[in-house]
Amino acid sequence: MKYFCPLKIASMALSEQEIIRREKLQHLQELGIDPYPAPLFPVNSTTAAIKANYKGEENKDAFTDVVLAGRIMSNRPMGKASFAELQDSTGRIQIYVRRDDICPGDDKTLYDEVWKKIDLGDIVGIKGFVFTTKVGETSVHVQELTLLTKSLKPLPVVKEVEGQTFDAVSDPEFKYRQRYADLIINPQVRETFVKRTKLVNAMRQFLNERGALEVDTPVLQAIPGGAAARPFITHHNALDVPFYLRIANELYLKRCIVGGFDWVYEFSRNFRNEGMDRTHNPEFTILEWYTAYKDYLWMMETTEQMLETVAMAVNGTTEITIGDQAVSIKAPFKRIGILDAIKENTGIDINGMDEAALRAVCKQLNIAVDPKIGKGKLIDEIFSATSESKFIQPTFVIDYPVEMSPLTKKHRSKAGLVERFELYINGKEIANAYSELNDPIDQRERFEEQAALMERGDDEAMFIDQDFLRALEYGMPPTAGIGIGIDRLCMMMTNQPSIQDVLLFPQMRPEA
RNA sequence: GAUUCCGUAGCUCAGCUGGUAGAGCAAUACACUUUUAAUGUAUGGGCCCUGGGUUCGAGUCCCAGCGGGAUCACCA
Repeated sequence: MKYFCPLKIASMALSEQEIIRREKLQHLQELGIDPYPAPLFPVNSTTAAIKANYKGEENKDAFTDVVLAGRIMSNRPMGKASFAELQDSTGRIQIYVRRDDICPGDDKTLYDEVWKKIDLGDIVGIKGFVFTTKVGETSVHVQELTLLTKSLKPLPVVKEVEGQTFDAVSDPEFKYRQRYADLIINPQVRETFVKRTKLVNAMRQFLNERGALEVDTPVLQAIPGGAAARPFITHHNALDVPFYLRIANELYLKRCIVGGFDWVYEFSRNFRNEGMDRTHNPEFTILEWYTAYKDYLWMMETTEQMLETVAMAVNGTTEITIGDQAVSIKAPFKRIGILDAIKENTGIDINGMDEAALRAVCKQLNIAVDPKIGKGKLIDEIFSATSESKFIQPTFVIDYPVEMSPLTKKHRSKAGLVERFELYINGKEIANAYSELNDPIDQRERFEEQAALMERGDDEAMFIDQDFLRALEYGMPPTAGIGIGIDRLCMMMTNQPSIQDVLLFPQMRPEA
């Protein structure tokens, strides 16, 4: 079996600075200094802890023996002493390295050959005491110095003075391809990903506190169900069958509900073989959860509560800024029927219209539509072209036409509609939820309608999943379900304009 | 996939109607034992994204390709 590997082994000519660093490395080895030592380094503090807790004279005795490790990010040598900045996972602190302190005897090798030749990006361990410099900066006076890792590649040097940034790396390709370097030099990037984890943790805690059970379901699926999208296809050798990477996990979570779990959730990495842009990555994450004996009204309330909780956990406030828009993630959110939303924004009441009438409306509104699509998607087109972007503040758009919701329960009182909502924030869909269809006969018919659409050429119509129907026939309790786009929610909560900025390693075309 | 902008030193960027490739930071060497975009002096560093073309001569003009951004289409 042969595999295609697009990555070239780097054998590029080295730059002057890279050659010099390799020579330094060799020089260290000749002096018997291991540039990549094995033993653990007994770190006992962090730069942030020292900066937060050191109060000068009043408590300096508690800071006489701090051990830190991190990367050298700047250096200001002055002959036999120097000031440098050490960066660890919590931030930076200034360190003061004096020759006669780290080399108390006659042998000045450590200062002259190691410290004086230190490069930006090198990782060192230090032991010393905390003091305040003449100009009032909390610093560590180094008494012992250990080289922990030699860095062979020059790091872009970003300088910051009084909030002004100099020489920030502006090339997005560098940032995304070499995220490791981006993270080292840009503290705000690091902060974004810390916030992403806070967001996920807050959601998990919210669900766990309420008795939900986190589960894992298959990523490799024989039938890619639960959404309308083009899948990635792969092949299982031993079984000699094709598999699809999941486009959604919905149908599996519902099988869990059939099995007797009352509340299940999964942070589902989904894969869709579609275009990439500022809001789309081929793999992305959706939190889905399903709760037995609930409906979409309960789900709206629970979603509001969760998002409010998440906003507080991530930003400490429900009042956030997205681009230049002020957005309030404060429950309760506005609710509006999709047909009312269209009426509000176009003045046209499409309630009860047939396909031909809807096509006429599209023509009137200058919306180009594919002749293959059916009534449900036509309404969807009209809504997204005229109304979607208007919902800046969190808004539940509710009660969708049955044709565009093949997995959703029919509305309890409104004919032709289903019990579904989508949540819009800043004009973008952030969640999609409904009272789940649990009537197996109805579900079979909806699948058959999808199959008919597929016959017409709609390549995003859903496949019929016989096993899922079999599960429903055993009986699924009335259930409310939701999917929340984590990447996009994260973009909003961290005010990042591109999905690439909330993914540590966004997908890129392989390097030549 | 379409349109458009961009690609010059490790990083940020100049480079005019085509005429020997530039600066700041970073690097190297020396000086300097409380500096903070440290300072002073000196030095080195370039397949100007790749390949064609026009021209006596191309970083610059033209064509094609590669990579990235933005907008649009599809979608979440």
